[in-house]
Amino acid sequence: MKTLRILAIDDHEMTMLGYKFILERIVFDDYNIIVDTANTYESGKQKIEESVHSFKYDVILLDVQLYPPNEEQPQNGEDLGVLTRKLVPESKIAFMSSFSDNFRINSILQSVDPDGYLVKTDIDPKTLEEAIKTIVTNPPYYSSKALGAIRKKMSNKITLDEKDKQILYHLSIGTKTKDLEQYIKLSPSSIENRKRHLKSLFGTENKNDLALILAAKKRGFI
Amino acid sequence: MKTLRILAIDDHEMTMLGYKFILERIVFDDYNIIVDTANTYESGKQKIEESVHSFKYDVILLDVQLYPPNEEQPQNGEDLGVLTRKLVPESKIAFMSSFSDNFRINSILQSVDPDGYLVKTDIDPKTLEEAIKTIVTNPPYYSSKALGAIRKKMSNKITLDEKDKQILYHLSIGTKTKDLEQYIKLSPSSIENRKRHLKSLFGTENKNDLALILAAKKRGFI
DNA sequence: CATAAACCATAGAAAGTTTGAGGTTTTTAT
DNA sequence: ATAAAAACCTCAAACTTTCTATGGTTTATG
Repeated sequence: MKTLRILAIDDHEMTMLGYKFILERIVFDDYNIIVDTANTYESGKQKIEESVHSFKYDVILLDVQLYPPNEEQPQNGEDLGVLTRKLVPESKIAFMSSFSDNFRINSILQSVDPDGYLVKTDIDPKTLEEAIKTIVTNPPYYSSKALGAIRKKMSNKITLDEKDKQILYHLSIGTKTKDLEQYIKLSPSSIENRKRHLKSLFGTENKNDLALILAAKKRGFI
Repeated sequence: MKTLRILAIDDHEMTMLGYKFILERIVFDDYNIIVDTANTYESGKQKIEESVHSFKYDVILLDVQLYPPNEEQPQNGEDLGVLTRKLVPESKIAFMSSFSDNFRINSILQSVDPDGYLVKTDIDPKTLEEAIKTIVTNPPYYSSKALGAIRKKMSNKITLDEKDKQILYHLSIGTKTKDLEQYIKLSPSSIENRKRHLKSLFGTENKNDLALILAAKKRGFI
């Protein structure tokens, strides 16, 4: 009997117990599934580092948000994913996220290229089981809402450079146009130009920023 | 009892009978599944056009390649998909393709944005059933190899414009550099520049075109 | 080994971006 | 209702990138 080691990292202890309960009862070939857990960035990081020189985890489940919202988030699941890929490239990584916002999904798909991405509202015992099996045998596994975001992006002809993306992102979180220059290395008038250009790309000429943001959301950019 | 109408278009009659056999035996809520078939571009087009003013198909399964390879392909499944989206936007479209080459998948995902994409070697009765159900209730459905191609593309930071893509595509089908200018509206020296640039993007500086093509394939561009 | 194709370097032309300075219109707060 | 702030617009000069033509070298192929 082989052992399948899973590490689940989530800051909500009860959520994680739920995962552990489901996962350890999965019947999967002749695997014995063992779930290890951690509920802070630090303890998760430590377990991953320890695993490098002992047994390696087969699958690492990472919550994107490892701190209560509103709190400072010095480090999040994405950073931990990047680190894990470096330390233990043989471990499969899957993200679990409460929000299905495209910006985050796109970013994680590029920075970590995880073997799975599960939007939490898509998860139930059945899909979780399917996800684990797919991740182990034939990755990737993307849950339904994640696929929705991916579909939007793939069906898209518009390509934006980093600065355009940053402008859209900052506008979407409510940054004022006049403050944008603090975050983006461009003059105010260039930022205005780019905003105009973006609005014409997304077909929201002469409309306000909200219209632009909504159009960009619909197309999967934020 | 509701009726779920499926139209399958594939130039191999036997393949299509197989699909029909499997599909009509699927147990799916209280649907009665009826499969209509066509095995040429023209007859498929006709059935789609007729459906506009009578019953509309719920799902249209399209083979990408509707003519024997090597023959001239004046029209293919992709064109038919584009047409269908215009004529009957309420019908779901799924592609079936023997090749899982990224160039084709990427192109179809942009031109048609189908509700499903199945690579034929991924299809068996079980996945076909799962695919149909997902396409009807909660699209999209991408089969395993299709997901592989999509993953490559999404995890990629490199973005290419139309001309770069065309250069890569033509090189991949064996077009000589000196003939490229017939297909791409650029001067020979610009094409050389872009090829140099592409090679540096893909980390194949000072290597030959084959190395470039292989690297671009690995990253999901062709 | 001769020829065609591929590749490289350079420099001027063309196209696209950025920037600052001037302004008008819209939004926001009181 | 009104003053102030922010957003928006236009234009032209500086700057950057890309394109193109030319002339040359290297590499592949019959």
